[in-house]
Amino acid sequence: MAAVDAAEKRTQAKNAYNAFLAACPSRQLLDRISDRWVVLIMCALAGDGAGNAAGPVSMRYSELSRLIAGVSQKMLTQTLRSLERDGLVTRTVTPTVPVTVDYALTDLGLSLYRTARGLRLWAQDHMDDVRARRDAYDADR
Amino acid sequence: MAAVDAAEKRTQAKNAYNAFLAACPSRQLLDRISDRWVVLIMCALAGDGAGNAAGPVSMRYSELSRLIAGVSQKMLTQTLRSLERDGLVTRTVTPTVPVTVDYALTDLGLSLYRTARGLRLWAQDHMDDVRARRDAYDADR
DNA sequence: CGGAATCCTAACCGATACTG
DNA sequence: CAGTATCGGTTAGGATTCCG
Repeated sequence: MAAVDAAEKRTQAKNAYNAFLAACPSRQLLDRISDRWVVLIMCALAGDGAGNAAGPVSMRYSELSRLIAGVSQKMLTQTLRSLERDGLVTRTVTPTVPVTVDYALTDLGLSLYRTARGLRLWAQDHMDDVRARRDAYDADR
Repeated sequence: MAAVDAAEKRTQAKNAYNAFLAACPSRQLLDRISDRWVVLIMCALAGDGAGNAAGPVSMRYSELSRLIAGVSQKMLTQTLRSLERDGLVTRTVTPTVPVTVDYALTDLGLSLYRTARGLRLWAQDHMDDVRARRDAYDADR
């Protein structure tokens, strides 16, 4: 009995939220957040889109749509919904005519932004490096 | 003329590698790296998979395949190829019988790992928070 | 304005079989 | 062992139309 319990504990401690495991819930969460639109929306709502507002901002649906070029309204809505569901953004409806909807980061969303931001910046900062490596690779084929 | 040059300069400075722009090359790079397999492979090759090897490791194809549960050999190969092309990992073939192939992070890959790791850890660390928010959201529908 | 609903196709991706 | 090649299903995701 004691041996079984100990073994169980070890297994649990080892496996608790390990994204390397296919069945782990954190794997699904990783799937969700490693998405281009998620990263860009996070960055937008954190204020990275403005000149340098330096701080989280509240943005309307149409503002997001304009800032994040190329996103279809379907994907934008879909992504925002899942982010809202996961507690990463808030959705505020103001009953003007026509209606006004604002999105903003929650604290949880802000914490994700902190690392998502790195991804976007890395892409921008190392674009030239990657291009060079890519050209070199393609050269000898 | 001077006015035009100044305007051009401002535009270039503002737009140089801005992932918010659909046409920007860094957007495509962002698409590539915000991928579950990329994140997991980076973490694996950085040594996050081992107990705590604390440091980049070299791994064989089959080792990666075993560590990253659920990845199909097609996706693993495909992802590794693109990572190699982009200069993020090296592929070393040792002509034993049967052949041995090792993968390892480059310096560039290591720099990406530094931020990709955050994504995986965030997913693991905040799984419970997200679950709670998700349940709360689903409750009132 | 901020969506929801529908349709449709391109790609992703897994499963399988075969190879050096 | 470390792949390549092919096929087929699923789905992401765009375009369009309509609604409160």
